[in-house]
Amino acid sequence: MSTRWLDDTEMTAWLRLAAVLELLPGVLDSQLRRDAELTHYEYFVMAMLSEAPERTLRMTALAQRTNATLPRLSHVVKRLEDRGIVERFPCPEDARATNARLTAAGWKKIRATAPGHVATVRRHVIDVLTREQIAQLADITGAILKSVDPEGHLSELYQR
Amino acid sequence: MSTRWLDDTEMTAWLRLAAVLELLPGVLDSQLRRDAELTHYEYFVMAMLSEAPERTLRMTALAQRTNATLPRLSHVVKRLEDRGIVERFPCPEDARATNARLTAAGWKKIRATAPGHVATVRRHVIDVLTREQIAQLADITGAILKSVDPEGHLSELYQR
DNA sequence: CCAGAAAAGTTGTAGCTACAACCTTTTGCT
DNA sequence: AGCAAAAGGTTGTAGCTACAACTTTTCTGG
Repeated sequence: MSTRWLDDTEMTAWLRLAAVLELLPGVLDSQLRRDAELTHYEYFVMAMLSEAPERTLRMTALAQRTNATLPRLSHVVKRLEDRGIVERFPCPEDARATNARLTAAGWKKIRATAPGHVATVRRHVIDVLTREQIAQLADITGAILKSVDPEGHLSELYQR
Repeated sequence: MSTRWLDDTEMTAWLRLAAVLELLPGVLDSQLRRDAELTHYEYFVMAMLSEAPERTLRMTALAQRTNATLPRLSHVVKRLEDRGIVERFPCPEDARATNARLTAAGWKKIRATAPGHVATVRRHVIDVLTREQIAQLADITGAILKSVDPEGHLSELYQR
């Protein structure tokens, strides 16, 4: 099992991707933290809830859509609940399950926060790329996700 | 300043990139943690040192090459020093500065660890893409880095 | 129909990162 | 020269995430 090292092109691509992995989350977090006292993950949780029917999702479904483990989500939702942004209630159909719902205050907050966040995403990602590159990025990240998430939790994100 | 929302293509690309941002670091960390008791960032610090002359770099230079803040690097290097992987010593030319050098044990460790790490990068990133996509990825991440790192610390990463 | 396995969450804790505060040395101005 | 500002690092702490342990409910095979 001799190692296949990376050639120059591969190394450049990987080093840059690793740099993006390191730097981009911090950029997103700072803007949201400064303007709304939210982390990017918290924002993402709110965004997923805001698009769900009744603005409600079961914890497991929410964890999958936000690419997180259940323990992590549980902690985050508890903090959001303390701040009045979401509320939790037992699921009627399954006594094991918990539903999380975006409150009216949470809905108001994400509506107020979304423009600034989208502007940040545009400034650092979307608007620095051509239309063609945006399509390429979707394909590339789609391929990576398939290998990183073999159970296919994100299947809806794979297809165009 | 009315918000320009993301259209379908843009949203797909962004959601997938956000998922990669969330999932890929964990994949890299688990493999390194399991096989070498290292985080990906620690590995990266060692890798940058191993390629430097004398396997030595000033803390500031090392922080820039690893895309991290100085406080973060300082904490990490201290832990690596406690483990005998790097050593620190004052810089002769500038009494403010500190040099970090990879020890013999550190050199041995990264040589033993590199194959497994490269295999992971290949499996989840490089080998799931075509040659063309790898070049596209380098361009795309290069463009993002320019906007994320305006001071140009990573300038050597921008050019092919 | 019931014992064991799986599923759904929660909680506790260790460890890492961000941020701020601080110290020391060097640089720049006048 | 001399003093303020900038550069280079370190340290302390709060907050978030990963991992493991645990509880409760549901599913499944015999």
